[in-house]
Amino acid sequence: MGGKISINAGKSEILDPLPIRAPSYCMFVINCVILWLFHTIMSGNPRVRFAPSPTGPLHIGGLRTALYNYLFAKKQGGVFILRIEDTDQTRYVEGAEAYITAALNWCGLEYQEGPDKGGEYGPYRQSERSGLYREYAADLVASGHAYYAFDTPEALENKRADMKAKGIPAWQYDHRTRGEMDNSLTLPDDEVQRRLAAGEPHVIRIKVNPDEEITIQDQIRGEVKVMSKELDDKVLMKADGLPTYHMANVVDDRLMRITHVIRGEEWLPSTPIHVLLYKYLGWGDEMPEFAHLPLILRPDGKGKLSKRDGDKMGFPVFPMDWTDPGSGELWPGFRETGFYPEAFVNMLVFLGWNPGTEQELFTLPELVEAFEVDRVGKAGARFDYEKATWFNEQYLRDHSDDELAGQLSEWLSVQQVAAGSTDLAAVCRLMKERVSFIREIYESAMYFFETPATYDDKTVRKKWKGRSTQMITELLTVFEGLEDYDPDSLEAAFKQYVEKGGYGFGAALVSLRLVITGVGGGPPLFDIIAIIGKSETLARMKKGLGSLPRTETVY
RNA sequence: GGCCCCUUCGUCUAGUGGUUAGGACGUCAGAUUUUCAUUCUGAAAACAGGAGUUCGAUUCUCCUAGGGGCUGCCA
Repeated sequence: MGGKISINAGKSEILDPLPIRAPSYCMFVINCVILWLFHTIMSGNPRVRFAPSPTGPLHIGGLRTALYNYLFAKKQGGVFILRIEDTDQTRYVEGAEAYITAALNWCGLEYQEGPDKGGEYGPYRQSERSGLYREYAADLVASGHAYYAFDTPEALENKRADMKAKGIPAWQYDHRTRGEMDNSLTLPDDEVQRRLAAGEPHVIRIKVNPDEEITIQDQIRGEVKVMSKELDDKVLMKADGLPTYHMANVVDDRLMRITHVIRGEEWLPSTPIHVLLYKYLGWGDEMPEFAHLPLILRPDGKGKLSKRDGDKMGFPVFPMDWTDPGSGELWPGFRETGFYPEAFVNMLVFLGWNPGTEQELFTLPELVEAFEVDRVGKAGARFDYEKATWFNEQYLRDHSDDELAGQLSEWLSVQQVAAGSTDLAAVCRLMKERVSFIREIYESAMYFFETPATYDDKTVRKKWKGRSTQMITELLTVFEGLEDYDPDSLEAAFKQYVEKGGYGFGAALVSLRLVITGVGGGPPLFDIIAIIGKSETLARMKKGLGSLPRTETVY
């Protein structure tokens, strides 16, 4: 690397945070101490990055990767970095980056360095770093580890088709085939120079040395060995001058001093290429540690979870709502479905990791404390929406009635439902053990807010019979004369009436519940009546008598 | 096809060379509850298969099967 510093002065600034310029022995010693301190601090302070591509909304798999990176960094007192990998201009989606940062923010995954926060290793958008990659790619060509290739995409496609026709389905651009292709290895030097000077479209490919056994030390999978002769000469720089993932990733991870690469398992097959790149670039000794996370699978286990799956199976796969800027299509998010970010994160962390104890509910700080990469599993985890719901239920019940009332009030105003003078805290107290989401309080108990418009068919059929009409008629008088509308007084009055009239308590109660709420189940009825109040109660009884069929008195 | 990864109840998982293989979600049953729900109690439910190593394998090794990923000038 010494040679590199003099050649690439610009790069050396980034590469050597504390360049040693020792005019005296004293300065030398001081510098050594500083360097030692620096290394000590660095070795105890990992730097990890979450590096999504802004090609659409982040889905839960990506978010879990971010979460694990975050937890790992925080646990070790390290730095969590957001880097935007926007090197594919054709797939760039407007708003995707904003969505990514908003999603991280919603989940409480704060990063210390990123495109909108800056940091000493910026810029953090790859599209703003393109000059960097070109330099390193040129170095690679100069050192013989990469070469220019002029084969057009069409030519490659034809080649593949040809080979397939000849019974070779797995043709790849590699050490066996590069000699018959249109590149700087096969073309005479002057021809290559002429083409480059003429601006002929070309890519730069890595020249994989076929005689190596590459060993990846993976924190989750252990040792993974791959023979380099199986690898293909991956494109490093595309014809548009931008790097591919492989090139950009390795260069940036090095320049940003990334110590641990924690990413999805889909990257495991290309990790040998990355290892080779580190070596070819002269960074073999500074390679980060790798940890490849298991994938999140579809609930039916058929493949990894993709954005269409949620749609088909009726649950969100995105943290927040996303409207596709092209099609206008709306993709539902966990947030809008009613999930608390805490519950969402808690659910997510357990998809592939566990603390080894029986504790299931964790706050983010608790997760930071408990998280260990060693405890991340190897096998893909199927996403289970029922369990996700259960987590939300737990968090919902953890809130006080007043907190819940505030959330309900907010939701009601968004839905433009007038709560009037309804005691929302009381409603929440009665409903919190019966729902998984705030919205369900309204959805399953609209009767707190409005007079029932319809009456549940099944309940009417099964319970609205015998002396129901007569009973409600008589009860109307009883309730009209009642002054105290608290649950106890109501219940006492009701009991007294029921006993006197010889009604069955349970049956009578269901009939009353039906006219008051329109449904057959719910919280204790007299608590409901106490909340909706006298005039509304009487009105509903009258309406019920008018709307429901008259039942015959049967003995 | 090739390469790589993976495999404990339906699902998420704990676990150890000798365990009644533990927990959670879900399911079912019972109790409590004026209904629904909650809560409580209980039940059913797993080491993919085959060899080998070993006194003994769910645990270690190999093979097979199954699943997944990658195989783009996408990431």
